[in-house]
Amino acid sequence: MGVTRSDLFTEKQNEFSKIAKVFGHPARLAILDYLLKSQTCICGDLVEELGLAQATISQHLKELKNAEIIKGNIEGTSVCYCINEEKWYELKLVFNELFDRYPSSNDCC
Amino acid sequence: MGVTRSDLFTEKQNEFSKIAKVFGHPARLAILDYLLKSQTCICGDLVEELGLAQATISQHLKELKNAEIIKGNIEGTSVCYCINEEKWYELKLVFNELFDRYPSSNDCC
DNA sequence: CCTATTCATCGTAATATTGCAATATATAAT
DNA sequence: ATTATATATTGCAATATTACGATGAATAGG
Repeated sequence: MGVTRSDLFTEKQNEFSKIAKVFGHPARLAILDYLLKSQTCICGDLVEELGLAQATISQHLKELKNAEIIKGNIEGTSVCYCINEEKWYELKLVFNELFDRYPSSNDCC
Repeated sequence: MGVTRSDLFTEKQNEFSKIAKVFGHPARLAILDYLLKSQTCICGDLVEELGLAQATISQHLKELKNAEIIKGNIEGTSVCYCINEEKWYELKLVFNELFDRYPSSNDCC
């Protein structure tokens, strides 16, 4: 009980849901917003910017990195994060693929 | 502890994450896949189709309905679900709006 | 070597999500 | 009215997520 039954669904459904879940937290969106906006790629400024504890930010960054949505680069004692452009374009395609499968117009709703 | 700090984020970030979260479960994607594919709008066939318990399907349908991604129509003893076309197009726009904010090319990653 | 800085990780508490059996509700058919 | 069918809701148990303090690891600068 309580465990997502991944075995019941397609690879695609499982993969897509995993990505969508990463976008499913406002802190991670805030991080992406910041990275999209900032010229330079920002590291720990996110901590003051967002108002969450450093450990929490680090955790969210990790999830974004696991999903390959962002990349991190060590620069001395700090880490420089930025959006993974290739993945970003890929995600755009993947989401469009979903939303372009328009619902068949029907008469019952 | 453990509560998402919605107060720290923008309305937009909170709203978007809420929608993304709905797409963040494979069962809900499977339901959408089925509704997108089926000519008629399907009701409880989802239960046999997906292999989850009826109560579980019902719960996922509720979340999709709360997010206004699908609509339900009572037809006798059964309920006919289908995708909310207007919302669907709106979601397409909202997601594109995000992905069209291309990352500024940078030199550190 | 010592210290400060930056970030990651660990441990843990609070809360949310998932899944299901059991039960409730509502309509249809007899 | 009674029964059958379809869906929703309730009440849990299992698991996942979120947040944070404390601690660890790595580097820069003295």
